[in-house]
Amino acid sequence: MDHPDIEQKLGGRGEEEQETRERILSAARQLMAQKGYKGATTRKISELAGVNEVTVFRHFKNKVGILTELLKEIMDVREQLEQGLQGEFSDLKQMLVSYARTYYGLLVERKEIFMICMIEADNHPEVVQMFSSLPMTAVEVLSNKLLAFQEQGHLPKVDPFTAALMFVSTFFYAFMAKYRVNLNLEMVEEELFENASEILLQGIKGFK
Amino acid sequence: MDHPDIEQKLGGRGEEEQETRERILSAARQLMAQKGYKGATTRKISELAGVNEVTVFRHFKNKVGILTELLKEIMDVREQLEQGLQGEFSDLKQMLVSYARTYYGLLVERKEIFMICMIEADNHPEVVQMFSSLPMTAVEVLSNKLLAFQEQGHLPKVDPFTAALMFVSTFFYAFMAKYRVNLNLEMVEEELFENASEILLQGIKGFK
DNA sequence: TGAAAATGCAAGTAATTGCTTGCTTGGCAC
DNA sequence: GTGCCAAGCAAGCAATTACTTGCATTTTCA
Repeated sequence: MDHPDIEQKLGGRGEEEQETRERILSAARQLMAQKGYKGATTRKISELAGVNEVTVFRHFKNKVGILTELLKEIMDVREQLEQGLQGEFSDLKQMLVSYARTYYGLLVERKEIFMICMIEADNHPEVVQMFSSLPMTAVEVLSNKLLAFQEQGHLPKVDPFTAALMFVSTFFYAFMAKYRVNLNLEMVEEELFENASEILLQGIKGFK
Repeated sequence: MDHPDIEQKLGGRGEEEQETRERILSAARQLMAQKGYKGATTRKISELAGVNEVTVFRHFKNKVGILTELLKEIMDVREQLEQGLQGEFSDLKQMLVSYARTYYGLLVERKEIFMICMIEADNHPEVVQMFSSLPMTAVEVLSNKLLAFQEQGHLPKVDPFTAALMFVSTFFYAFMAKYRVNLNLEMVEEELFENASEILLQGIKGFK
């Protein structure tokens, strides 16, 4: 009765007709990201979803049920990041730019969920468990890659962790500024990827 | 009647006897940073402060009154950052390390308020107004300094904004990881300041 | 067409929350 | 002592919130 997994249905109406369950999730995602878990009341969620409040509880056992469902959407982040590093790159810089794109893309693509995690970081056990390992994932993945480069002798003896941390946090910060504080960076993202990659490689002193 | 600015009184008891008003603010600061504005109920605040709930409303007009009071604590950030750059530095690296220390120190010192701002970023007009300009302040201040160095010919033509962004966000990320997600970085802060400064200057390729 | 499933609607419930009121108590200053 | 002021205590209030129940209505689909 809860959510009977029938997915082939929207053939009838074309676009507008979105599954009720999806509409609820979508509304909750948006509201929780903006107002936090508590601020996203079940009433507001149902209104935004355009359904009756009871319908929400017909689809989800309770409010945390919605949250846990949403959190599943970032379970595969590590996998995605590692996959993005699979291909061959012409040089180190291209790899960095590509990694930046992948990482920033992931953040933007699932901005609401990341926001919810930030906001509710230590309120809900569900979030804690899911989120606690996440911030360092992107750093670790890149750090490991850099370490591999080092061991192949392609890179001098820097601390790869610090380097990865600097790189990753740059885009996280840019992401937060843009999507949480609504600040525009006066810079196209792609340009930032390039610049940051170059600086990480050459340093600000090493430019011609 | 509200808060009559009598400050000379704690001479009687010595340490333990903290002003009621301060205890309330302190409790609110802690709770709002952890649970958010909504999660920090006036009941919980009063309990943590060890006072009766009515006392809270005797000291503050209402709940937002507490919030606005707390927010005043980060009004002087730009000033503090600029002040930290006043002195003379033996070289660029020392300046960067010093800036990192100042910035990270500010974050830690007022961690609760920064957390509150992060969490409530677009819920309360008070926070919006106070916080909207803040994330880029630390970047701007450093960016300007780097630009000055460039104009004196002491630095090649890199984009100083990107450089400043990378540097600042590194410590912001480290701060968030440690104090919001309770992750330890496996690294002493001072070491991070050093490493990050060197990488920013030399890049990861430029090491001996 | 007809049964089953999904949704709407009305109403309600127990708990929480921000905030108020009226009154008492206790300490300090004069 | 007397008066004042801060704080405690008990009680309550109106609004909100998560969630339920019962029933009517619509939609789906075989």
